Amino acid sequence: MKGHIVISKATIDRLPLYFRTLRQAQEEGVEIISSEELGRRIGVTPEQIRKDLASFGEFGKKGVGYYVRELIRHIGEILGLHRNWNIAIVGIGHLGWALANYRNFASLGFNLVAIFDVDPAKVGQKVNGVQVHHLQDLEMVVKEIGVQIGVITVPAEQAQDVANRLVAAGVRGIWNFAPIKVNVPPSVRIVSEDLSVGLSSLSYYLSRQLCDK
Amino acid sequence: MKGHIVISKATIDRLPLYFRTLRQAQEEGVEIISSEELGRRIGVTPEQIRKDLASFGEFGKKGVGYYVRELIRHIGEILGLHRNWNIAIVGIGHLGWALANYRNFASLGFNLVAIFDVDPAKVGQKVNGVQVHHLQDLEMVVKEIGVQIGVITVPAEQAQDVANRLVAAGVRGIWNFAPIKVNVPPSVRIVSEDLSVGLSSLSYYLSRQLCDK
DNA sequence: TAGATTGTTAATCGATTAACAATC
DNA sequence: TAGATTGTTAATCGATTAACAATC
Repeated sequence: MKGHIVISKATIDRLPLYFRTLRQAQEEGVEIISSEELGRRIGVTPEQIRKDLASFGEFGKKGVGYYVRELIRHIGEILGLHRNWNIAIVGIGHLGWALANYRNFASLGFNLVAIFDVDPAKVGQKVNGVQVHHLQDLEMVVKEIGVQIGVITVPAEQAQDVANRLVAAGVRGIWNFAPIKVNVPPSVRIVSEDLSVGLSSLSYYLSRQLCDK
Repeated sequence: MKGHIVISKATIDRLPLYFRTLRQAQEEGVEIISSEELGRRIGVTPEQIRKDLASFGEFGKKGVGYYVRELIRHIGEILGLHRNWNIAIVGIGHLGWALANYRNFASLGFNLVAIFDVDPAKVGQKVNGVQVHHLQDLEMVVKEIGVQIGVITVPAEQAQDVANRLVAAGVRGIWNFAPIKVNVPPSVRIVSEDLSVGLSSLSYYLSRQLCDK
């Protein structure tokens, strides 16, 4: 384990792919997998996979490959998925609703423990078994339940304010879906998903194809 | 315009951010913006922005900055957003529902023209004013309406089959949300969104923070 | 042992940052 | 003109690819 060497962001972003693909292989009954085969399934070179994994330890067996079960456990621990994070969704519109019902999160070890909104029709209801609280109770509930990660699915105009309140209430990470830059203190991690980026880049490449003809 | 120079993927992925931020600035009444100010709003260095933009042409005025209106038009054309792409969503579960109701897409020039599902309770209904067709009519409808981009929001097991059918029906791009690798012929562009990556990487960094203390 | 596959070092490639001349 | 800011070239940094020794 090379503790204080900085791992590249690109490597970290590939780990969840390894994790997911290994679990799919495991379900198929695969017990040992080579970097070659794993790479084929993901669309990444075997060298890349070996290099990524080697920066955390020696998980494979030379001449054999990787034991799927073991590797899943290792990657899970590297990603901290064994910690069972408590997450809360702020803003239960269409996207918040979709995320609240997304089964994959639970299987990754994330517990949805609270939902917040301002709509009186939604407050007091349950979504996927989880209580919807009024936004004004955010600080209280976050502290009481011990929410570590806040998910922002409110409109862009309210995103910064919600982030400020989440941070003040003590969350340590924010997963932002609002299409705007959200600033947080350096002690808080923020990851933003921007759905328009993927679609726009698709548009870019399709336009080029047309021109090239 | 440097037509045949290959632009880095990183640059393409930043253009939508520039586009969005410029439109926000425009709404605030900003008419001229410097790379310094634009960079501050996005969280990117001014040099980066100038370099990205310069690979497509000379859009700025030395000593002055960029005319917001003009730059928006230029970036929009580079990204092909002026083409008004027809998109179709396959699988109207929670996520498909959220995407079908996402207003930002329309504002980027994407027209949702069809939705597909297998659930008899949904087929025949309208979502956000758009007809839900049965999956078995996919080929017919895609050809008839002229869908260029297919959005896959079905479970992982069905994703590859849906992709095959979309490709056979003539779509030129696929935006995939199923958590699995989907293979398409090289003539078709595919962009995959993997929501578990962002959340898992957040988990990684939060775990590290704990250890570092 | 021979064949296979890892882990690691070196070489290459690509992207970002820094510096500055051009010019509005 | 002087100040400001772009566009571009050169330098640095980081990530990927290639090659191969180690070893199961």
